[in-house]
Amino acid sequence: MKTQKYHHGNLEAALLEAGVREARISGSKNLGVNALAKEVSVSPMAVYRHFSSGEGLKASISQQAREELARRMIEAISHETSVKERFEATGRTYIQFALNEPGLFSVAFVACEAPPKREDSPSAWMVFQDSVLDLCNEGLIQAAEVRQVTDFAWAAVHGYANLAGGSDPMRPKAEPEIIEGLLERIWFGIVKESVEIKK
Amino acid sequence: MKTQKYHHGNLEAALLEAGVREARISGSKNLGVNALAKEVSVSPMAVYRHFSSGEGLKASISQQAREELARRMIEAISHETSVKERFEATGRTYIQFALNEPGLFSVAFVACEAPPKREDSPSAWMVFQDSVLDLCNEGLIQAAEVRQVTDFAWAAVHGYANLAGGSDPMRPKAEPEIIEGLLERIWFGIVKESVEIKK
DNA sequence: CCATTTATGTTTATAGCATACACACTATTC
DNA sequence: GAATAGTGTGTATGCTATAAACATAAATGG
Repeated sequence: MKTQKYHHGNLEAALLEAGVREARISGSKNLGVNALAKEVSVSPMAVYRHFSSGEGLKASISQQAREELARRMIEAISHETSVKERFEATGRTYIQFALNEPGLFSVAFVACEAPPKREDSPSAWMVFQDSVLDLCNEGLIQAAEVRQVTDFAWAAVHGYANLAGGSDPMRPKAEPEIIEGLLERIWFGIVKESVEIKK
Repeated sequence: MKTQKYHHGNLEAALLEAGVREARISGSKNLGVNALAKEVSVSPMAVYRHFSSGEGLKASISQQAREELARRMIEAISHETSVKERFEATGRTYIQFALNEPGLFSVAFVACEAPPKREDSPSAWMVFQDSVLDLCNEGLIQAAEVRQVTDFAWAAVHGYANLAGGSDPMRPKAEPEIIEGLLERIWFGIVKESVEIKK
């Protein structure tokens, strides 16, 4: 029985796991090299065998958080059928992630410098854009509008998530009907031209 | 001619000035106690006579940045006449502040813990809400909608400003017509009910 | 006008952080 | 089995924030 070969065998995964656990609890506060090294019972310098710097470690944890969000969004749209419902589910999930996992959310978006773009990993933005492309396929918006619509809706959802999940006394209330109202307003901002034609 | 009575006489203002200057150049990177103390040619410990901690200093610089934004918004609406134009001018100014002063903007919103709420100081949120109240006074929206509309528009503008001013490769393009498109979509999200009635 | 008090700044010391360098041990591979 | 690559430890350095003691300038009050 080997107690621990080379400690865990792969520190990298252990550090990321510990980092995500800490982020969930207290955001980016305890994601330093020393703190995480101690968390997995290893000397601080061991971290540098797997990450080029403390910033690099934080960036990878941030990436983990972003992938977690993307996974939840993918999960959420899998339960919806209509393109509008699927679109709204992405936004709703994004906002709920910010509210239910404020630590992870802040690490995912505010506390990182340069995310280490990996093409194969799930990306919330891609999921979101796909749902906009579906709107286009259904003829609800025009192909030329896709980018504009994505930017607009993403901005509104991201902004709301940031504000509602923050600590500002003037932050929007995070009640379900408020969120649904927001999604409805976003919807009107998206289909505005069809509304204009109808009137 | 007194060279420097007690150094500058009031360090607090000098530190805030230096902090805002640094924030403009490089965001929250060089806002540490030591760096700013050196910037104004004073020993690090002198800072603590005016701010309870390094975080407190950063929070005050952040407040300065927010006031600067509020001032620009107030300036901008003073040139507009119609309520719609005034409303849109607040959003446009907010976004342009994020694009033209990325360092100040990030310090204003992402890099602070607990802003030291001062009621008398100009607040971007108040300016924004006032412009929404004007929409209400003109009958463009209903009184019961004010909060919802403020939250929605603020979220969209804040989110767009954050994203466009950030470094994400998927960030929205910051071209004038894109921004105007965004403001137009926000407008449709705001007046949605009147549009519905019309059709 | 001098003396006491208050405001402001300096020096020194401590503790925590990231991280470079040298060493040690383990696993792999030839 | 020995060379080598991969992983982890220990120690040292320089940075940061900030506490404690001290120093001096300004204000105040007899």
